[in-house]
Amino acid sequence: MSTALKSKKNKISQNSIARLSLYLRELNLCELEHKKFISSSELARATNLTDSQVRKDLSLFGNFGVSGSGYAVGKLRAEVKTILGKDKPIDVILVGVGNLGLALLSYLDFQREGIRIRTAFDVDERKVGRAISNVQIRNIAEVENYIKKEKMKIAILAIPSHSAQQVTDTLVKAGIKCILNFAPKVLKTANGTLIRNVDLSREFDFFTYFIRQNNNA
Amino acid sequence: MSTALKSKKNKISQNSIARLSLYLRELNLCELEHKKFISSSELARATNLTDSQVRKDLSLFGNFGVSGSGYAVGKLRAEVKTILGKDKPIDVILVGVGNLGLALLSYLDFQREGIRIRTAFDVDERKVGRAISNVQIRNIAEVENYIKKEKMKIAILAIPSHSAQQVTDTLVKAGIKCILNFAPKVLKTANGTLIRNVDLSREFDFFTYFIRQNNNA
DNA sequence: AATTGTGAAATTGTTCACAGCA
DNA sequence: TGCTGTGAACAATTTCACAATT
Repeated sequence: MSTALKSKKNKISQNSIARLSLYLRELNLCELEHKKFISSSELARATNLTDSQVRKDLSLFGNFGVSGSGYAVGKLRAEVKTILGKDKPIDVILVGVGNLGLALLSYLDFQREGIRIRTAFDVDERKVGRAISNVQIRNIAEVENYIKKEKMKIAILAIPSHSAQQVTDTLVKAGIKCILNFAPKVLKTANGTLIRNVDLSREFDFFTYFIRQNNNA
Repeated sequence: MSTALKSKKNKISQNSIARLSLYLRELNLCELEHKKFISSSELARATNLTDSQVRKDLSLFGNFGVSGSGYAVGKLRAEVKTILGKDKPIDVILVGVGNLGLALLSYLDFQREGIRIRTAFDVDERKVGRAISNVQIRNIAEVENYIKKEKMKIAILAIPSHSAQQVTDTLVKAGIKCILNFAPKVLKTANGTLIRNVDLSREFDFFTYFIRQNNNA
């Protein structure tokens, strides 16, 4: 196995994965520019991190570097892609076709990253049956069957808070393992489900706190 | 000063602020239900955290609790609102009125949270002059003057990666201190600027890694 | 009796610094 | 010589556990 985890007790954190994802983005740029090697400090500069952080992260997954030269772009890129599971397209469903859902349906970066919104669901009968950016909108009542039949594992949740928990329960029961949640609501699920929250209003709380701090400083 | 920082060397991390923001959301619900007191363990349950975490976080900012009873909802809510700077409306500008920018202009949760998009900017002449959800779209060329004149401190950046760094430089030069960045790009700024990234494609990297892990487990 | 606030302990994450390799 | 990989040092964060308080 080429991306064999080294048998040490170093823990792979979600932060390491987040950073790998940044490294991959930089490696993609290097590939475009036909750059053959990149050092940990170059990777660090591109990602606003430190060189030792880069080396630690990469060393969790293997010995990818070449002493004296750095990392071979092509090889490292392939390894990181495999680690992150980006060597194949990623199939997801979208639940909720409001303003945000609509925007996500035409979000070009998803295609670029191999993320395919296979179908969408909504409660609004006027939307059901239509297609946006070639994605069919179905009745939410069909979501459970669809997930089971198509073995979907990932869902984007872009619905109002008040129904978020109930819909989550349905999705998880049907087999969804990962949810990207846009509702401003803490979702409860059993272990074995991964939830990532995109909580736009909350982001501004950092800002207002930060600005107030600096004004009083 | 009611929210006086206690003079201890305990550090207030961005994570504490993120959690305060969750507590506030729960406190808002309590207020609606006319609940008078809430304990650290109730707050913990609502936010998927631990009771000691809740107490530690709150104790960074003051002694808000009452031994034996918990926290007075009304008082704590007011304190946390002040800490987070949510006692006044928050004025922001939007840069980039593509699909995502459009969705943000009609995102109702912003209004609910007191976040006001004061105006928007785009390069596309066909959009300039129009108004969406009562927000005027202006030519990007005017952004620097607008920021200076209106003393804007917070910007939402919803433009393509390739121009993200250049536009960021302009915004920061004009006086912007906080940027909510939707471009899949690591932005470089001098210290004193706070950048928060909403990186939608990257969220899926967690998912595919997680799914692969569980399949091999 | 119940619950806070908080030092101390445990855990997790980051940086340092350098041996070893190409 | 230049750069990786990594143990050890350091720093930050979380959890524990209990005295103090109402």
